[in-house]
Amino acid sequence: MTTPDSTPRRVPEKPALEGLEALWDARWEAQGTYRFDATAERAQVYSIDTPPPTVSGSLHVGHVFSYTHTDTIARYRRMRGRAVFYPMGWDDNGLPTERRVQNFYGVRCDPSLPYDPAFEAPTPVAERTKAEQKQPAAHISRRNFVELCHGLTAQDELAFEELWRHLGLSVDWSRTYATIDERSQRVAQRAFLRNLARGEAYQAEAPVLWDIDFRSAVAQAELEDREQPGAYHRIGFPRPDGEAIFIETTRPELIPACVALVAHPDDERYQPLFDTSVRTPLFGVEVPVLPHPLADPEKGSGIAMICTFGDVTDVIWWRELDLPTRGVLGIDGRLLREVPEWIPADAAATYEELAGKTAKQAQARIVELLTASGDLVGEPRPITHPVKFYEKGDRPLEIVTSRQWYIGNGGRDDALRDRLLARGDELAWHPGHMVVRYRNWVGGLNGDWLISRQRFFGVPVPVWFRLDADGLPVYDEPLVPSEDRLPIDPSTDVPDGFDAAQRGEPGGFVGDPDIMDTWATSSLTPQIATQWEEDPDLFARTFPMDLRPQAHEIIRTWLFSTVVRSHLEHGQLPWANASISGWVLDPDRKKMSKSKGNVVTPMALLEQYGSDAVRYWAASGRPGTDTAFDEGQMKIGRRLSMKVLNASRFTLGVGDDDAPPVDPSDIVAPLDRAMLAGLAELVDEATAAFERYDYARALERTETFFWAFCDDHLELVKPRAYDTADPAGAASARAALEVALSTLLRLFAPFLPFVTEEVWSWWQEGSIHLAPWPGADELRALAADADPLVAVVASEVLGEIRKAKTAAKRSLRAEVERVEVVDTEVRLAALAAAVDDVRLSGKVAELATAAGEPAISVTLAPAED
RNA sequence: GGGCGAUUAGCUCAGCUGGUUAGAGCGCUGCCUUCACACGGCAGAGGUCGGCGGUUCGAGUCCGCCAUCGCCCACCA
Repeated sequence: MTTPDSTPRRVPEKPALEGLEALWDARWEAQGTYRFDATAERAQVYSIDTPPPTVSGSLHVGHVFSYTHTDTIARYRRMRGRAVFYPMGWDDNGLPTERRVQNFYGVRCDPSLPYDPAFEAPTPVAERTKAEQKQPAAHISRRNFVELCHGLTAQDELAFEELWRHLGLSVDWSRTYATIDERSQRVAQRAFLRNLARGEAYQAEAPVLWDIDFRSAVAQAELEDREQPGAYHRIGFPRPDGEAIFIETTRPELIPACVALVAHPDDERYQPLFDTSVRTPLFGVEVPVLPHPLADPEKGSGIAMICTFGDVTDVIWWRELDLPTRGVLGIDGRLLREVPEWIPADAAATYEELAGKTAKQAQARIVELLTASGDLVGEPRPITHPVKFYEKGDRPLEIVTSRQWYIGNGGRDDALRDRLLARGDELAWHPGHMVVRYRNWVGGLNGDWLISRQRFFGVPVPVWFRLDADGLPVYDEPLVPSEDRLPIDPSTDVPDGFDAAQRGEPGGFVGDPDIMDTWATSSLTPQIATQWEEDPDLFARTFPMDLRPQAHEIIRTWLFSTVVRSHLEHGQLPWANASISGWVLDPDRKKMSKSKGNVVTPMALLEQYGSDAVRYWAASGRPGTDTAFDEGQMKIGRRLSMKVLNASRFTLGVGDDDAPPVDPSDIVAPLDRAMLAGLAELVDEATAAFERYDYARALERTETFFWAFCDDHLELVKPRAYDTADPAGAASARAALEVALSTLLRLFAPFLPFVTEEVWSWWQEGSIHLAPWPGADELRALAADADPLVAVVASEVLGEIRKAKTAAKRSLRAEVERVEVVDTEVRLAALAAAVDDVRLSGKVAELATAAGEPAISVTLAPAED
């Protein structure tokens, strides 16, 4: 807090914000300011599970917003003396990258093609001629495709790092990872193999939600409902006696997949029919009529057709009523080309009318057929209803039966569900109400976590299957590699005890063709970042981590899946705290998104307003609260940054160059001590706010104090600080100003890292970001029990004097003849302690006081012409 | 259908465990070219704190109901 005599002051004549980002980023990098001290004890470490941003696009203001929140917390903890472990990851694994590479290079992955070692990255589509752009996409092998993915993400990651550095994230850039890099693949495969060994991971042949465009299974967490137009078709199912039962369906094309009709057990209309049978129209397949409580008497005609599978309710009925599987939709979303065996021979021709058609085409055709046969009653009745989509998909999901990998997540195991719910309660959420989203999600799970995907760019499922004498895979006993072989790719690597020539041969083996879902890897970011099983020393010092910062919409995916993996592998939470950021909204309160075409590029904002100013806007958004994108707040942030520069220049420049250096022991004036007493209260408040992860409040309180400090305290002490006739008073003023400046800069440092570092460098050694967080006790010692009321009353009286001058349209330098303050004894006593400062600052000739009903009168001196 | 959050000046938001005339910034109006700051300073106008009840000596602050907005979840016949 003291000024070392050896440090010369270097206060610039005309300080500026321009260029601070590049200057300080380079020095922080050169000096290793944010390097993690890997020798620190666990209790001293603060480790952060940074969200790895998806690299398949560009960063937007929402990223700037939430990453700034985390950075303020990292900087606060660092100043509190913690060794902050703050790595950066890149999420380059998975479908988004595949899509970006497909579009960027105009290529398609064809896993049946052999690897071409001579293949070179094609000219990006955007740089091609019009004629070239019309060429069809080139088909390339899986390995060539994966290489293109790696190359493009590497470029993107450089651009991301540049933005983060410009924004001033105090990340340790020597510790980065990518979710597709070798280390991440090892962690993902190792964790999977351990899940498998413990029976937590398993395969099952079961109905899955299937995206027909991506040709891949989709997990519950990746679903979203979209309102879609549809129509109820009223269709008769004939009973043996010839009378028809009418159902209403939106999916008439699934009639060939019908396995039963279902009604509510209490529904008197249908009770007599239970356990009788009906025949499907057109196809004449006999199906039973069954009771089930899930059937809603209010919906449609109150009796439903169960198909395998039209929707997830069908899956429940199918499972609980033990119905046969009669799937007709293929993985391409078209009706199977072969006539299914359960269709009677005399209906085969009817089925062939539909074979090979998409669901939509088949629906149109079957409606014609039903109309012709008279089974369709009346016109289809249009409705709008929610339909499940893959969140990244364009067409409704279908349900097909296939073999997939799952990890138990409590969706089918109440005991595990309860333990995971307890983990959610164990975690400290900021803000606290976010735990509700976790409880909602875990409580509502209806199946295990489907982790396999039929895609290319991802971590392969690390198993092979033996082929029997007929060349069919033996799924029950997967062949697994030893952990020291990881990572492996079963499509090129060979299981122990086999040789490459046996691949695909009867008695040989075959690799599992699937990759794991992105979340199956990113659910392990704590283990990846802390180098689980790879660097036991680092792991012991950093895991479980202290903080998971993230946005609220991925609580159900990223946060939950990370808790699942850590619970299963380590039997504990992966982190102690979760801080949840809100979204950046348009001024019209909609979530900002690229598709709406309203995204401003972050770099342009940083350059226009300065990084500190943009950070100020971001840090003003309270934890968990959606915040409007507001350039006005950035202007205010810029003004604040400028004020910090100028007020600091004044504070450090008071007095002539020959004036003796000041020392905190010089602080004797009551007003100076009162100011420091108020500052101590601010430090307490800001510290308490940061301890509860409320960075926004810490900023707001500091900012309020700082403006009052500039407007009132600086003005009140300015004359005394320059007063050569009062060396003790001047020294007190200057010493107190310096203490206050040092304190305020450190309180601002987490928010405005560039301008505070710049000012700090004018007269202090080392980085402000490694300086200790201010302590209220030291300030109280310097304040020596001073009453903060002194500063309050002095500011109020000065304010009244200013008001009188403004009202008279006079300059603030105008002379005042007389001021009379009537107030309580207590407040007058406080004023008396600073009366000379008030008189000098207000240019008041005579200041009189009297006890009584509070009032202040100001008499200006006559204006000189 | 269930849940969470929000609703305070024209705009963006504070107001922490209930306590004197409800705050800030932007915008608006006026003034001041003050020796840190014109990327400035000082001041002013502007609000029945979404509505209705309730608890309390006292409610923007606690409770209930309602309304509007946003989000999350839900089995979509």
